[in-house]
Amino acid sequence: MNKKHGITFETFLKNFKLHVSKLGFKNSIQKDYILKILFYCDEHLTAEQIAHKVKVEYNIDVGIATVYRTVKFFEDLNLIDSLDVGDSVKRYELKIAEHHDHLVCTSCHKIIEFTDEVIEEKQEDIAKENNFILKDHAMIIYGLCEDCQ
Amino acid sequence: MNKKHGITFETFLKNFKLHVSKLGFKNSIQKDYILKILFYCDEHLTAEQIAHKVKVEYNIDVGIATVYRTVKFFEDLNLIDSLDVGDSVKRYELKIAEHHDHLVCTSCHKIIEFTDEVIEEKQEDIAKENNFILKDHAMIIYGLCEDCQ
DNA sequence: GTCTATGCAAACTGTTTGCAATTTA
DNA sequence: TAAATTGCAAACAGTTTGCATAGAC
Repeated sequence: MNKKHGITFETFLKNFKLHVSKLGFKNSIQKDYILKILFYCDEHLTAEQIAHKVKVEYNIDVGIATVYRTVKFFEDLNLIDSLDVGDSVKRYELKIAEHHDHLVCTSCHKIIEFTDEVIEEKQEDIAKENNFILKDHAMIIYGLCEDCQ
Repeated sequence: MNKKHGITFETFLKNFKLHVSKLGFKNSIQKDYILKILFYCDEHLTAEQIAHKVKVEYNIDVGIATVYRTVKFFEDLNLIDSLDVGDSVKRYELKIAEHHDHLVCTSCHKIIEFTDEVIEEKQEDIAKENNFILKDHAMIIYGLCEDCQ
């Protein structure tokens, strides 16, 4: 069984489709395959990359406008996160893994994920101190990776 | 004396102009006034906002291309930081204050700055653990501010 | 059959670039 | 006067939108 994130894609897709129906929207193979790419991909993909991968890996044509619309649709459903690493291109990733932050190499643009309990807790404190209701956060550390030093 | 950041703008400008000369570049009133706007402004300004403020507050016309070029020039000099809060518009701010992070209201887009020692330290650790040479970081906490809850 | 989703191309936004004219040193 | 800077307009990249067609329910 091709499990990831502790669930098979088939199960995940079934739940997703049901959810879409219940909300009164319609399913499509485009949505399915964009979701599939995001499910199996470990990287943070741009809209162009998603369209390209759907074509190359599953031989399905998806217009770039559809990718943007679908990605926004997923975002509204709170299914994905979008991330701007500083180069003004949005990258997307599924939210089913646990929350993590990013370490970005300013030379080769490699992205490494990390989680830190202390930072997670501190954020709660900071939000509280400023009377904010915490919704989300993004932390990006910029540096030079081993290979680029 | 109109001091800010523990220094008058006149002194700051004089140092800046000297630095520019020493590097072999040329000074201009455009650079001066863009710097002045950034010096006195507490917010994080977009290129358009900078051009607008230079016009309104000092009645100096600056082409938008010049703002972008100047802002990049300042960035190369390590004088300013650029920040993308998630809406794909770059905002700029002078770096003379101590490093800080941002708390952004997802409803009214208010930006609150904060500093946290624990987080600063933790970042060093994380960079080290991943064999990164830390260069910079950006942390944005998203939430709902008091007024928008 | 109705209503949503898609694909295309055109529009749009923020940013960059080429070039001639201007300003600085 | 030589070199950097400016302003304009055109170019550009990523993203969004209008509209006619195709597909889902």
